Formats: sequence, structure tokens, C-alpha cells
Amino acid sequence: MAQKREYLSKNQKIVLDYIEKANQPLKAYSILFNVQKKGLKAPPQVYRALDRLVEIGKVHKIESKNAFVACKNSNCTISNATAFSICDGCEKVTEISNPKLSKYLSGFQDNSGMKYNKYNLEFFGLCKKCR
Amino acid sequence: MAQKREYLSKNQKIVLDYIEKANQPLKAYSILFNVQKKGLKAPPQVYRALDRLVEIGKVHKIESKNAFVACKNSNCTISNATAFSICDGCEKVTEISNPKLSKYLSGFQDNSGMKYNKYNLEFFGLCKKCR
DNA sequence: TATAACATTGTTATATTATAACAAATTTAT
DNA sequence: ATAAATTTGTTATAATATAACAATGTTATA
Repeated sequence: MAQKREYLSKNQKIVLDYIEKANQPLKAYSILFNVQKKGLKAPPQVYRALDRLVEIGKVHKIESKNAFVACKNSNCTISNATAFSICDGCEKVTEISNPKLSKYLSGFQDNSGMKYNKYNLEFFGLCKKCR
Repeated sequence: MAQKREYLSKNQKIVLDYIEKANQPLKAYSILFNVQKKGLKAPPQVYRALDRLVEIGKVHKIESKNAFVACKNSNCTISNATAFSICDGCEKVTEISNPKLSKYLSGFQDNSGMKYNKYNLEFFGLCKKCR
């Protein structure tokens, strides 16, 4: 099993810092544009950092939006159980942190013989303001 | 509220037929390539059909793979509650049809004030063969 | 039937998202 | 010191998706 750094590289830090400040999902090319002043000039630099950040759970990808958001669970180190709430009105995305839900889904089994080790759930609806 | 056709247009039928025969998720451009002999020559023709088929629930999009699969619930007319099982080994995707799960998720509420009317859940793991 | 309203189609071009490939520089372990 | 591995920088291109608009087809109803 390949060893991997336990700390973040320079580019990974730059990208994570920027995402954490945003408090909302960001598109990869918008991140790219905004970190160009820090020296990351080309897409692979951003995508590589994102890949790693997602792998270690510091960042999640909102698949339905091709956007990236910082993990809110400060202790999160691996990203295998994610749930989001997405407002179709204002597009606000919130990470759902609900022990019952995650327990239910982590324990979910069906009779297919599949052994699940990861899930991603996206709820859509309208938030208070947008209703 | 705009009225919409209740039956499928020519292009929608062509695309749906092809997806239904596949029994596995297909990429939009692979669909395009394969329906060119039927006269659909450009991406918008395929994407438009897909958009509509997804909207009426005949087809689901597997967001994590940018792929499209026919709905297995023959009576499915609206696509607001979807769950899939995805094997990380062979990439096989199966639509999960589990009344308990869908009941649990359809009834899910948190204290955010969000009113959910749709969800999509993707489970990842290894199927029997790939373990 | 005529025709207005609307939905679908065909088409070209382009926007958006993401990766391949490889050389150079940096970091790590010995 | 130096080999091994990782990260970085860079160019090019692949893969996914939409904008815009003219032409055609369909539906309802006057």
C-alpha cells in the first residue's frame, strides 16, 4: 500500500484555503481563476489538488453540480459517507450532519450481495427563504 | 403551467429505445454515436431527448459517472426518489428498489427548514464477483 | 380548412469540465 | 549523498454540455 503524505502540499493548501473561505460550492475553473495570483496557472494543478482533498475528505464534490465544498466536520478524515441539502431556488448547499441518517445509510444492506463502503446522498428542495 | 406531451417524440423514442436495450449506464456521446444511423447527428438532439426522459422519469442520470440509465420501475413517471448501487470494480450500476429505504428517505426531515421533494443516493462498493 | 400557438428538430458554434503526457523541481528515506 | 518517490509546471487535448436560431411539424380551434 503506497504511503501518502499526511499533510498538505503547497498547492493543496492554497486550494483548500480558498474553498474554506467560500462557504459554498465552487466550480473548479472559478477556483483556478482565483488562485492564479498564487501561482496555480493551469487546470491540472487545481484538479490534482481537488482530487487529493476529496480523497482525504477535506473537500466534497457535489456531483449534481460539478462543484466542490469544504467538509464541515472538522474531524473528517475520510469521505465515505456524505449527505447534502441543496436548495433549487438559491442553490445553497449544506452538508447534512445527522447521526441517525448516517447510521441508517452506513448500515444499509440489500440482498444484492453488494458490500457498500461509501455513499453520497443529495436532497433537493426549497429552503425557508425560497419557499 | 405549460402543457407537455404525454407521449414521446421521435428522437426521445430513439434515445430511450437505445438506452433500454443497454441495461447499463451509457454516456451521452456513446448514445450519440450509436443513434447517428437513426438521424440524430448532433449533441443537442441527444441531450434534449435525455433532458426530457430524465424529467419524466424514464431515464436516470448517474451523477457520479455522467451516464444515463433506463428506469427499472416500469411504472415510474416522475423521477424524484432515486437510489443506485455502483460497483467500483466492474462499474455495474443497479437501481435500488427498496420500499423501506425510499420511505425512510422520502420522509426525511431535519431542522434546517428545508422542504425536500427529491433525492438521489449513490452507494459504492464491490459486487459479489469483484470481491 | 386555415391559422395561430407551441413544441420539436436540425444545425453550427462554442462553453464548460476534466485528463493525458512528460519534463523539471522538490521532498523523503536510507 | 543519493536513489526513490512525490509534487509541480506546462502544453495540449479529450469529454461533457449548452446557446442560439432558423426550419419544420403538431395541436387546438376559429
